[in-house]
Parts: sequence; structure tokens; C-alpha cells
Amino acid sequence: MPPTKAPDSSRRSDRSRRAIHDAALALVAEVGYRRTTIEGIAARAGVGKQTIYRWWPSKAAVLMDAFLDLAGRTAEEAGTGPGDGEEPPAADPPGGGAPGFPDTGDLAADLKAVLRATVDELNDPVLEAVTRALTAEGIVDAKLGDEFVRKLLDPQLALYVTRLRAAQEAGHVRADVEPRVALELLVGPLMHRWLLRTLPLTHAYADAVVDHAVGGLAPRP
Amino acid sequence: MPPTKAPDSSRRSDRSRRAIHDAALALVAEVGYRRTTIEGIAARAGVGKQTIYRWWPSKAAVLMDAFLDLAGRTAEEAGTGPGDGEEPPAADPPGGGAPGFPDTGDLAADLKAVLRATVDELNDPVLEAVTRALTAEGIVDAKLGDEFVRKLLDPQLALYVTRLRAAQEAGHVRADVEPRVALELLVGPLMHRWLLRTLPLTHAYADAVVDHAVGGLAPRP
Amino acid sequence: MPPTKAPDSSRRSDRSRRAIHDAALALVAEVGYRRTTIEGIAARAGVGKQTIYRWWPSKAAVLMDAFLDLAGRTAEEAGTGPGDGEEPPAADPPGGGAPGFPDTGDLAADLKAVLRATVDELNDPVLEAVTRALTAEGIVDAKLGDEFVRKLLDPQLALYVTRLRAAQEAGHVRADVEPRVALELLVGPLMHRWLLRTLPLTHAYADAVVDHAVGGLAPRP
Amino acid sequence: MPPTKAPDSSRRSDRSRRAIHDAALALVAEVGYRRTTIEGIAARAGVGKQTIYRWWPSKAAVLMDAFLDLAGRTAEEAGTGPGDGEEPPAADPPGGGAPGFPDTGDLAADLKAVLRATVDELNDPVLEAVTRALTAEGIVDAKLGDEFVRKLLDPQLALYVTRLRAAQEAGHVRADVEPRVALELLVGPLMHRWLLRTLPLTHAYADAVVDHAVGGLAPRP
DNA sequence: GAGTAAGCGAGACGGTACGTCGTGTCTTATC
DNA sequence: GATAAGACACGACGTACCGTCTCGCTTACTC
Repeated sequence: MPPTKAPDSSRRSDRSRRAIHDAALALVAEVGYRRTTIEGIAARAGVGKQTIYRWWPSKAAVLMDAFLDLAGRTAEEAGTGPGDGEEPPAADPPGGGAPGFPDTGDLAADLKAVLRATVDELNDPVLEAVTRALTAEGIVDAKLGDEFVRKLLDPQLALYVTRLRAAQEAGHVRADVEPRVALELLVGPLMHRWLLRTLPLTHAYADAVVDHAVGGLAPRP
Repeated sequence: MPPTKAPDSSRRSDRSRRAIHDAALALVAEVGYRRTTIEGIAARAGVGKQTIYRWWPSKAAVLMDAFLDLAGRTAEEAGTGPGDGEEPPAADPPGGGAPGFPDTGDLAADLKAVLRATVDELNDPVLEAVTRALTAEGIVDAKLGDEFVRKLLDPQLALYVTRLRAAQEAGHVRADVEPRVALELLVGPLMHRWLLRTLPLTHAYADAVVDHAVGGLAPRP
Repeated sequence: MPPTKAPDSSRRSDRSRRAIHDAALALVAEVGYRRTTIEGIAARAGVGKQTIYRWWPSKAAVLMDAFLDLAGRTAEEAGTGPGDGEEPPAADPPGGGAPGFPDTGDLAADLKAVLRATVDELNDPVLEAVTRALTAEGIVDAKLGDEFVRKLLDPQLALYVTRLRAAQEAGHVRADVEPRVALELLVGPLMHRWLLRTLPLTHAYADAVVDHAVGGLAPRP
Repeated sequence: MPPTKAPDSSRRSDRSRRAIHDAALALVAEVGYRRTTIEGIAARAGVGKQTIYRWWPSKAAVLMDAFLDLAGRTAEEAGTGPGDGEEPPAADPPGGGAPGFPDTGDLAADLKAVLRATVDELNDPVLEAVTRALTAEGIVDAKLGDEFVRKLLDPQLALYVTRLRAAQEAGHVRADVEPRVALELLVGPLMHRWLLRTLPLTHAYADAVVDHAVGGLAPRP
């Protein structure tokens, strides 16, 4: 059990929770993560600081919840939208809801569609600030990083695994390839460029990564 | 003209510079980057705060200099050491400049040697703290990130480019492959695992990445 | 009409009232008035904060009620006790209302008995903390001070007035002396020493004060 | 030696010290002691909070220093004023400078002059707030009370002692009277009325106290 | 060799944010 | 409808660092 008693979450104010999420996201977008303070979030949300400290252990945790909440809401809207077309639903890192990954039978094409969408998302200036902040925080703080991976990243990556297993069954990928490794062959290079800003992150780059990686995964001739 | 008059670096105290480097590295190792403060560094180094502010713009800049200095000294020691063997000198991210990249003619083997060395370095608990801190800082602060890439990363990556060009000329890699892209196919997955701690970073993983990537880069049969 | 609707005191929980009194007195004795908080009293009494706020306007008011209650109970016990002796029942500041002031015909002796008892009470370490706290609060807060004087002090002082008037009638005190002034000549010096801690408060001091004061009040020779 | 090292008082900013004094006195006069906060004093003085915490242990200590400083300045002005007349220089509690106590040979008259001046001061609305606050604080906090007595009260009372000794030598007061006790016979009643607000504090009251007290101190006929 | 100007150690300063505590109000569920 | 419990907005607390500033002191360089 925790050293000090936990608050009663059934009495939690939903109004405050939402206001805090909104304020946090808005402030990060406006002034950046570094200059976003808990005090600032509280003031902007019209909330006492204690209400933040009662429910979150750190600024990063607030932002992460806010981000997850945003992703959830976005996904919900997308899900309840009108009968969506058949083409590129993509796997949004923030949420990405249920269906996720296309499977047209053409692995390379499917991967390109998804990675291009990922590139677009990583280049979105609003999401970028928050995602960078959370990633950076997770790199240094293992606890937070784990949560980040578990809640945000793994659900996405699981979709890759599913698609890759299907490709293996269809004989487009060698059976001895570990899907978790294959997936990193695709996602790793994108992250590398995005995080380190070595070179521009473009659709063409995504395509090249897919081409090379799929070449290495295909059955030996 | 300079906006404010710059200090005269010829009169700079080398003694203080070194003490600051040492204190910064020691503190990051002991208490972590977050809890390392400029005041703490100054106190530990027996130095006035102004001496730090005079020569560096931020805590991250101090640490980066300290890290580069450490790398330089380490490389120097390695270079002035006794006649070192011929095989795996590896490309240490922190420095390691001189000897560079093995070229035995077997691309996969050479890459495995280098990536295994990189894995070992990333798993070194002392270097890890500093490297993570600087990487995380660079992810959020573009200016610092550029410097990080320029001074630390690019020299390493250039060695990959050289080796890959040699492989292209030897016909082991297709001519239409862009070396900068190929390189990221190798390094990206490692960074992904290391930064996000999704799965353990092992020699076996390095080998698998090389095998898959080289498969995708090789000339079509 | 009342500004905001007052609570229905007929439904008030006597159990809570007593628990609050006890908790308040105990906390003041244990940690001092400053560090006694309404939250602390509520927690200690096993009572909701609102129950305190409903019936008292301030921490000082709670403590004052508790003190009066204590005095009342103490007095009651004294009154219902076994046949008490005849001599020095004293006029306890905290209650002691009933029996009142000795009148042996010797004014100086009677005053000495009473003032010595007062000295003892002011030196009692348990009562001291509470009395000091209430006095200090009353000095700064006029409203509270009035209540303090009206409920606690005046009943005591009235006994002096009675005794002094008797002395005037007996010809031991000049007729042109205002009893309220005479009384302060006796009580003022004691309070001065006690409140300001200039010098120790002893029986000898009480005697000296009485001797000098009675000398000044006696009929001119 | 103290547990944490003391600041270097030779480098203290006099400008800040004065600004803090002024702000403290102004705030107490404007909003009262209770609602005066250290934060408020710092803001009003244009000073960092730490500058207050560096030099004073509490709000009360700040106010006390401010009060002493004010008294010192007031006394200085009075001292450097034009050739002051001979009659009632009075012994101002705040400061009271050098000369202090009149000695016309008529003890009762001298005491009346001084006590009337004291009455006037205690009725001065500006000084009253500060004096009440400090007194109340000193009643509860023994450490502060001691300082209050030592720095503010004792110097004043010493003047009474001197005057009373002179009266003893002149044969107007019995030799067996302890001046410290005699003095409290005069000052105690005034303080009693002022602190507890039992009855109005007037010149007539001061005169009555003096008359009765001096009667009690005079040699037996 | 004296004069002078910079770097230096030290640390006080005006600030900002921290994370905690207590206030007085409000809400929920129980009796 | 009073109560125990406690979440809430708010305000102040006392602390930690920030980056700037002023002190003497030491250490070159200039005249």
C-alpha cells in the first residue's frame, strides 16, 4: 500500500480534470514544454494547484494523460463519423482507435501508407511539441518512459505485429523473422530522423525505408 | 559587432574549465541530470557561478562540452596506447574518431562488430546517464540538438557512409541505395530500442538488424 | 432577519461539541495555539470540518468556548465536592464563579489570598498555554477581546469590586476611590509581569503589590 | 555555531532593509498584522522573499526591527530638532531617545506627565496596531517576547527606575520599596486597560493611578 | 615596477516555481 | 437536516535555483 492514503477517485471532479488537460495542451502548444509550469496550468484551468498534485505526480504525467485523453477523443470522433471510405485509415499514434492497419495483401504498399501517415503526424506542428516533450521526458525518466511506451506506443506497434504475422502466413515474409524486430526496422529509422533532426522526414524517405526493409524480410529467392 | 562584449578567452582559467567539466559529469552520474544544477556544479567545482555563466549558455551546454572533452581525452588515451590489435577498434560514439571503421570485405561482419560495440556502449551505465540526458535535451531544444548531432553524431555516421560506399563499389550493396538511408536502417532500430526501452538491447539484436538490413540492401539476385 | 440562515441549534450534536472542545484543548496543550488548526481539531475529534465551521466563526472562538466549558465543569466539580473548608476558595479566573471572594475583615489579607491564588493559576503550565493564546488573540482582535473580557474577566473583576465596596463601607478604603481603578492597581501589575515575562511572578510579589496598593487606598491619616 | 551558515552581513543591502521596514509598517497600518504576509511585504518592497528569509526568522521579527528602526529615526529627528523647551519631553516607548524622564522634584507631577504621554501614544491609531501586534506575538512566543522586552520595554522602564531611586534619595518614597515593583504599580494598570480594553484609557485615569500609587509608596506619616 | 583591467571566488539580490499546508465552501452519502 | 468525510479554489508558506549584480582578490599585460 502507498505511504500516504490515496484520494477517493469516485469523488473526482471531471470538470477540473478536463480543464487541466485542456490548459496543459494549450500551454505546451503556446509556450513550449519547458516554460509550461504546473502553476501556469492550474491558473489557466481555474483550478487549485493541489487539485493537480492530488491526481498527478508530475507535469509530464499531466501532459501524458492529457495527450491520451485527446487521442481517445479524437479516435472516438473518427469512429463515430460517417461511413468512412475504404482507403487509408492509418494508425494514428495518438489513439488510432480500433481498426488500425490496412491489409490489401500488398505488404509494401500497406506499410508505406501507414508510415506516410506517421510522417505526416510527426510533422504536424501541434502534435510535435507535445510528442517531443513526452518522448524526451521518457528517455530520461524510466518510469514515465515505461508508461509512455505501454499506453501510447505498444498499442500502435501491436498493429504492425499483426500485419506482419499475416504477411508471414501469406508467405511474403520469412517465417524466421521476429515481427518485433521487423517492425523496428521500419519504425526505428523514422524515429531516428525525427528525434535527431538529421535530415528531413518525408514521404519519399518512408517509401525508401519500406522498400529496403521489406527487401530484407522477404523470403530468400 | 558583438551584441555584448565577449569575454577574453585567452585569459580563461583552464583549471576552472576542467573542474567544471569534472563536477558536471560527476553530478550527473550521481544524482541524474534533472537534479544537477548550475549552482551545484559551481559549488562542487569550487568555482563562482559567474564563471560558468560567462562561458556557457546553459547547463546542457556545459554537460555537452564536458562530454566532448571526456571523449577527446578517452580517444587520446586509446590513440597513445600500445600497438593495438587489428580487428575491432569500433566506432565509439564519444570520440573514437581516428581509427574508424573496420573493412574486412565482409560487410555484414563489419557492421555486426560495430553495432555490437555500440550496444555495449549504450549499455554502459556511466555513459548512459549523460548520453540520455543530452539526447533528451536535444530532442526538445533544436539548437542544442543540432550541436549534438554536428559534434557527436555526424562524425560517427560519416564512417558508416564511407564503409557503405566501399561496399557499393565492391558490389555488395546496390548502387541506387542512398548511404544515409541505409545507415539509418542499421542505427535507427538500435536507437529506438535504447531510447524507448521497449526490449533489451543485445548483441543478438544487433546481429538480427544487420542481417535483415543487409538483405534489403544487397543486389537483387 | 438573519443574513444567512442559521443552523438549528436544537438538533446540534452534543457529542460532537464535547469532542471538539476536548480536541481543541488537547491540541493547544500539545503543540501550542499557533500550530493548532481547525483541520487538526476536526481530525482529532473525529468530526467533519463543516461541523466546526457551522457553529464557530474561528479557531479562537472554539478555544474560548472550550475554555469556558472547562471552567464551568471545573467549578461544578468544586461546588458539588465534599464540604469544603472555609478559608481560601479563591476566585479562579477560569470559572470559579460561585463562592467568590473571602471577606475576613482584613482587606490586605483577603487580597493577598486571592492574588496568590491567581499567581498559582497563571503559573500552571496547562492553563497558561490556553490563557496566553486567548489573551493574545483578544489583544489583536477587538471583537474576540470583548467577548473574552465579558465572559471570563468581568465576572472575576466584579468580585473585587464587591469586596472593595465593602472595604469602603467599613472605612478601610477612602470613599473617593473608584473601585474599578483600585482593582486595576492590584491586578494590572500581576498581568504585566505575567504577560511580558519581565520578572518572576511569585507570592512575594503579590504580597508586595497588595501592601503598596492598599497603602495608597487607605484613608489619609 | 548555527546549523546552517549565516549570511555575510557586511554585504547586506541597506536599500532592501529599509524598503522592507517601510513596507512592513505600511502594510500593518493598512490591512492589519494578520493579513500582512511576508509575500506581501516582499512584493511591496520590491524585494525577493529570500531576502527577507535570509535576515529575519519570522514576520514578527521583521516588524519588530522595523518598529525599532522607526523609533530610532523618530528619536534622532527629535534629538536634532531645534532647542526644545524645558517641560514635558516624555519617554516615548518607541525610542524615547536620551534624556527621557523629567525630574522637577515633584514625583507625582513628573509621573503624571510621563504616563499621560504614554496614554497618548497608546491611543495613537498608527502606533497602536503595530504595538498590539508585537505585544500579542510576544505573549505567545517567549523568544520574541524576550526580545521585545529587552529592546523596547526595558530601556523605558529603566528610566522609571532612575527617577524612583532619585525620589527615594529625596525621601519621597520609602527606602524599602523595590523600584521595579513600584514601577509596575504605575505601568501595570495602564497596560491592563489598554491590552484588555476594559475601560477607556484617559489622562484622568493616568492621574488617578499615579495618585493612588504614590500614596502607597510615600513614607508612613 | 607600478598601474590597470580582466577573470575569478563568493554570495547577495530580484525573481519564478516548487510542493505543502491550511482556510472556508461545497458536495456526497449516512444516519 | 445535521453529520463524517473529503474534494475543491485559493492563498501563503518556506525552499531551491535561476541569471544578474557587486564585492575583494589574484593574475596577467601595458606603460
